[in-house]
Amino acid sequence: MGERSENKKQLIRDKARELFVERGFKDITMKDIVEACGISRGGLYLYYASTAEILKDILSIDASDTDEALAAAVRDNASPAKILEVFFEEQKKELTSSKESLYMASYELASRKDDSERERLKDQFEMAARVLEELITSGVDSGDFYCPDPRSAARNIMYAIEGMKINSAAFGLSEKEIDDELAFLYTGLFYPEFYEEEWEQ
Amino acid sequence: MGERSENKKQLIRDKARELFVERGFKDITMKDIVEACGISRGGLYLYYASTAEILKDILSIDASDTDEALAAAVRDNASPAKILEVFFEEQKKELTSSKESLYMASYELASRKDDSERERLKDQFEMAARVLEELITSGVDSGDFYCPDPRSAARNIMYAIEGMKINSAAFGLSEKEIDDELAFLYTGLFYPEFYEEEWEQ
Amino acid sequence: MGERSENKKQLIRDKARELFVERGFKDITMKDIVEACGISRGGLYLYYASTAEILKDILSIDASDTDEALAAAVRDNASPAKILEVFFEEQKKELTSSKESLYMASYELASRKDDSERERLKDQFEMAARVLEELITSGVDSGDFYCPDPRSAARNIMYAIEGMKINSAAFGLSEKEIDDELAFLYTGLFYPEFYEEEWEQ
Amino acid sequence: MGERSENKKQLIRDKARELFVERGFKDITMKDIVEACGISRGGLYLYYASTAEILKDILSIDASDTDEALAAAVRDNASPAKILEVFFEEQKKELTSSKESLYMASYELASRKDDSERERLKDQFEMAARVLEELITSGVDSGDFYCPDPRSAARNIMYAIEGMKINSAAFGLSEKEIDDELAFLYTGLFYPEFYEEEWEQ
DNA sequence: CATGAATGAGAGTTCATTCAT
DNA sequence: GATGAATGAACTCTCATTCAT
Repeated sequence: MGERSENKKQLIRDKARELFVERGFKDITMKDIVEACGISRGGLYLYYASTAEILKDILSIDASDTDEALAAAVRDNASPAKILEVFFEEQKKELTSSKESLYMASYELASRKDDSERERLKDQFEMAARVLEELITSGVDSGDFYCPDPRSAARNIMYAIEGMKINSAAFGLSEKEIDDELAFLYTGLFYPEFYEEEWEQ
Repeated sequence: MGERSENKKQLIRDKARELFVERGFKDITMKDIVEACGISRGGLYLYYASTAEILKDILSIDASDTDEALAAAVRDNASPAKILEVFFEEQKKELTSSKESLYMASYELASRKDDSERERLKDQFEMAARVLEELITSGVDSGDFYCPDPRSAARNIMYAIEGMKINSAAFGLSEKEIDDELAFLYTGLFYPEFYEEEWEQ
Repeated sequence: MGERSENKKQLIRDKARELFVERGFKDITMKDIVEACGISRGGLYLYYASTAEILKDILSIDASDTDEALAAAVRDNASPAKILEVFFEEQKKELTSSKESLYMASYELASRKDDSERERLKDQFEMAARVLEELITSGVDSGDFYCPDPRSAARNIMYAIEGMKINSAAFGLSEKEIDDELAFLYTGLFYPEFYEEEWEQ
Repeated sequence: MGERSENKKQLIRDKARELFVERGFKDITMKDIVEACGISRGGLYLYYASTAEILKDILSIDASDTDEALAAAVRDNASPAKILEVFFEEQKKELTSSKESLYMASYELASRKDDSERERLKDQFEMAARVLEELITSGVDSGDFYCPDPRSAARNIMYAIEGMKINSAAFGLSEKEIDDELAFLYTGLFYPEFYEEEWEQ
């Protein structure tokens, strides 16, 4: 498959993404995609055999891209606090652009009884939770963070972000709502000096 | 609409619920429901005009039922801590039975661009968040809870539960995972005596 | 399935038969049949799921009908010679009307690798061959026929008729060709008195 | 058309033959053949415009080959009995290898209303029947055979072989079944000395 | 109220055929 | 000669929806 072919696949993914973002996974038909791309009915089948195949391809390419910023921070030997900052920035980017998000589509894909996408989603969640936990642990070790239970904290953060994503996809969240919650999660990891002050009175 | 009619609608809702739980919203057809109910094709249309109408009816009836336990606790003038306990128990029930949940179906319904379901979902979330916030606030006032920011805490709880629900629906969560996170959320609202001890050294 | 339904199925079989006779099995599409019947696209599927199903139904109904004349002759305790006469008359009828025959269509159906129709055709051939053999044997016993090897004679008759049928279906046989061959087969079963005369000179 | 071209056509015929033998004529597509040959989609059209054209080419080349053994026997001035033996041997070869036969495919091709293949098949049958008739006649003249009606005998043999071929292609015949019938046809052409003996008692 | 036959729109999919390279 | 991407026609099959009974 040559460069031309890859360009065509890219076109298909781009147009299909718009449709998936707009209307989720299950409502999109091969015909919709054909029409969005301005190609022929049979032409689409030269590249993808089903809408599921297209969405999976999009998601797996996205997945490779997503972690890039974080990976860069890690490569730079940034401090845990810095890396966490990057992590939250990435999440905010995703959440605020979630009018363009594939979140619902990907969950619809996963909800199909027989689909391997379930596995992928679970793995992705577990991986992210574990990375976050390690990050917090190393932040605790370095004295940057206060956190008596990194595992629970990490998973709480993941669940909350997951919850925001679905809400964002389903009915929208204002930037303020997103900021407030992310700030709450972020600052929760630092020493609660205010307690000290309060108690010391 | 007579009693007989209402019985028939109930039958339709019951059978349709099973289908929605099993396969989400968008994959279910009027034909599926007709077959599940063992009624005639035309017969279904005497009661419901579309699968969306059926699901909305189910969801709105569920909504009336759901808050019953909580409302009872409030009616009994239970303490905020007690009411919160009931709230978390209800959430756990929902989460552990989520193989039978309409969660995905309801989000699929909401993901349709033109649907009023979006509004309903948002309202429901906001309402729950506000109730929870008030509960926490009153708990802080009564000295039961420690919480410097009830609004953020309430929303964090809501997001995290939302995140667990979607994960649970998409790929399943173990009872332990659910318990751990709910405990984390619940105990986070109580006085962190351990801080005191630590600081006082 | 009521009487109305059966009428509709009959209509479908009648129209489909014309098409199968005309163009064989594999060239006929559900669409062709729909158009020939003047019914709606989806309507046909209420009665038959595939062209193969339609053809099989036609063939099995035909099979019930076909043996009727023969069975009647047997019921009447006719002599073997009489029954054989009926048999050949039936064959001639089939062969001369073979512009309306499903012969090719049925072989096309059977030629599909996975089809149970193969079994049916083989069984039908074997059954007919065995009946014919018994008939000849009983004719020999009764002194009507001369035949040193009823089994081979029976099978030879079957093969020859089979060969005429396929030729008839593929490129047509004149009535004379049919008569000549049937006469050859038929008279071959009687005493060759002429030999006697010849040899005795 | 150069040698290279002829090689390519040969390749196409070889691969297409396998497909036709396996699945008959009508089920084979240009795409199937392209894939079996490992050539390009457009490439096939440089040589053949349709599956019918390919099959006709195969059949006509086969036809030239087929009669070679017989022709050789004739060239050698073999006796009618010898030539007939060769003829039956050839038929047996064809019948026993009929898993690799184009018989069904060729009849499917002929069953298409407008096709000249019908003509070819008829001509081929008539030609063979006439040759066989002449052979028998000359055998009678030479005293090798006994046959009061060479024309009918020849056609009977042809029909029976035709019948075996179609049965063989449709549902298979055992080697014994083939041998028995061929022996029946063959020995039927010789003097029935046994009659003599019987009568002379 | 209830039935289920009937319709027809529309999605999926496959291929013969063409054509620029 | 050869390639294979592209097109578009054709076919299969499914359902939402209607309507006569």
